[in-house]
Amino acid sequence: MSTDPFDKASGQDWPTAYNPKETEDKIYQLWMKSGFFTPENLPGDRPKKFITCIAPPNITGELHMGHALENTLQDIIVRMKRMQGYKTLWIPGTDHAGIGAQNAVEKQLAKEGTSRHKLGREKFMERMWEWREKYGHAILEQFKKLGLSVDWTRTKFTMDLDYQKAVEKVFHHYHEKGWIYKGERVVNWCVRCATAISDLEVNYVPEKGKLYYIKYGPFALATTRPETKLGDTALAVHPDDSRYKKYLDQYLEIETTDNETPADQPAQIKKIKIRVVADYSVDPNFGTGIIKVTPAHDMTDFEIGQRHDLPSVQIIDERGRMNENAGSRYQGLKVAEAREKITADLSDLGLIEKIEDYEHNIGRCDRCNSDIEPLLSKQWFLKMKDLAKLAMKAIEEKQVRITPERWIGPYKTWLENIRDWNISRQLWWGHKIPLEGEEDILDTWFSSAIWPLATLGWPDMKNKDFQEYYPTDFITSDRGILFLWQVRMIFSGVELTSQAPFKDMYIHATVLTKDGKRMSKSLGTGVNPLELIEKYGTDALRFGLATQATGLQDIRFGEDLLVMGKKFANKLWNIARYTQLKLGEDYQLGNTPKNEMAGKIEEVAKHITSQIEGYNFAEAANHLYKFIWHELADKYIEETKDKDDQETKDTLAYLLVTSLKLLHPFMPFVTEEIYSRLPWLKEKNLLMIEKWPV
RNA sequence: GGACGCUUAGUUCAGUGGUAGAACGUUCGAUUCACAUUCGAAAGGUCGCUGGUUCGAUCCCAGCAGCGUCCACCA
Repeated sequence: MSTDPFDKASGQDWPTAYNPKETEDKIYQLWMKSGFFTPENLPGDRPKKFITCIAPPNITGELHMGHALENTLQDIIVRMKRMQGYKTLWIPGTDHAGIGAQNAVEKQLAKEGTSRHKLGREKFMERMWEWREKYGHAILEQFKKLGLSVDWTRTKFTMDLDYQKAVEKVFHHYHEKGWIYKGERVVNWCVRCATAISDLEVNYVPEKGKLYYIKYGPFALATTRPETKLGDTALAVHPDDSRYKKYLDQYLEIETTDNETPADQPAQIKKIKIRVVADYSVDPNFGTGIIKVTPAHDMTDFEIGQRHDLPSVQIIDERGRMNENAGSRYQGLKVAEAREKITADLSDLGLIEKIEDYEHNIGRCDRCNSDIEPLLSKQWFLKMKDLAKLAMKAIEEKQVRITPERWIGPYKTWLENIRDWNISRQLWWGHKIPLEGEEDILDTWFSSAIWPLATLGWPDMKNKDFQEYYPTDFITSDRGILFLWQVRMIFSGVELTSQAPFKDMYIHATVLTKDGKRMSKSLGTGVNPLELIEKYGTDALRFGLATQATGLQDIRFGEDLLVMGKKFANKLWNIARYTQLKLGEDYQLGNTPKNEMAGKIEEVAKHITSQIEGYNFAEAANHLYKFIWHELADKYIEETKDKDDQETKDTLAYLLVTSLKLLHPFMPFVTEEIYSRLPWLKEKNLLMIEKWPV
């Protein structure tokens, strides 16, 4: 039916517009079927290897722009390396995401009018595994939409049986070294999640509160949390503060509210004795320069307590309510209620000097946004001193190279100020602490920390994969998890295998909204990459992101980029279509041309290669765009339209094929599709394994 | 409080020690010839502010301002 000469020349239907929807899934299936994502299946002798480490997405996750950017960049490098003749391996997988996944299922249960406690542990765990079956692989399916060339035969989950064994091995390793201990410390306690969380999982948000000046014997002191006064075991001042020198190490008698007066009766005075200690952590310029010390409910106060051997009195329980130590008058009240009640009592007793408006930072749970209650709690800790040294050395000796280099500073600063890692969580979903009689779960990052090892068969160091593919060459991620994940992978790798788990670590840009705000589903500022793929095609998304990925500047995401990408894919399609017509049905590929245009594209190829190797994705993408559109299409094709000689044809063919190869890492689908349509290429492979033109 | 990054056309961003570029948008023109997801052309910027170095600064240095991010968390 078609009389289109293009169809005739190419031997197949070749519409005037590129249609990603008809191409992408089909091409991905072709790649899967080829087996070339698995390094052992790659043709030829490949002495050089290139292994990349993925950031496994959470099973709670949905593809977001960060994933799209991160994995696109990684895929660009992997695809180029594969074409350069490297034996390439990139393992996909998912993370069980302890607290995040548990919260997701708990939310679901709440909708059903039940809870994990009502279900019981066993039933709840069944629900967790159901969740993981249903949603766990959904995000990996979405990675296929992105065109990622990952080895699906090696897909890993952080709670696979072998992975669990690896985690246990790590725990025992540290335990035997004496680096793991159980200690009572003030930890960040999420009242809603009912678990301790790490410092890194606390977000501090500014909030308008009050600063209460409370009379304490001979002086007044300022606090934002009058209710914690029930747990005070000392007062503290700066050692050099002359105002309070005469009170140092004295026990002062002060008047306060009697916490045993029944709640329905007016407040009454009680006299207590309290010690004044000198501590350098006190800022003499805050408030009146004297502070109350509540070792059980404040990190700093806990440390002061340790230094001065102060008792700790816990007055708030794990549900965020005042406990028996708070006295019968306040017991059972929520923290906020207790604050109100005690303020009223103090006021009635004339013990409040003044109340000021005060803006300060309140800790919130990163996962559920509830207030954090610092609580004294028994937790497992991992000593960080030696591990931090290893991580420091790895960077200083360039076992791991960080790009851009400006991240070296924050990396070191973090290690210099590191505290022991609280590795226990009061959750049900995750890796159990592998000791007799222990009920707690390990922090999800404890298992993430060994991802590059465990995915390659560690702790079996004789394992073929481990032998051949460890350590990996390259990892890229967002700066947001530099400390949560990257640093921990580095010291884990060095400690457990004597080798850093990757050689190059690239911190990529963060995708922001057009207004420069963080993209977040909960804020409603997120953009769904799948919808963009639906609208513009994967290649357009990938190319659009790549053209903005400078590594220095965050990306303010607008769809303009994708419009450009989509047009470019179509332009390429039509350049190929034109070339096909020009060459005609009977074209036989001649010699590789040696002329100006051939020279030019060879220069382009060199430039692109070095730019990708230096992680200048934007420069590489833009340069390619400019050459293909404005040199090849606008100039060369226009100028040779009336020519019909063999050299012109050979040059066109050469330019097209070389362009397809160079563009393949950025736009894998359209390039592969076009490549498959060129009948004059004999003995061709899939483009994804053709030889890189440098 | 500490650190880092950014500030260039209407918008999103490149870029260079010798008075600036792209994409998208806008305006005008073209159309049986690969592509209207096109082609040609145009308009549009005292390169955040103030000083300094320099023959010369958008680019180097200092200070300031605004925006953003990370770390700390001061009660």
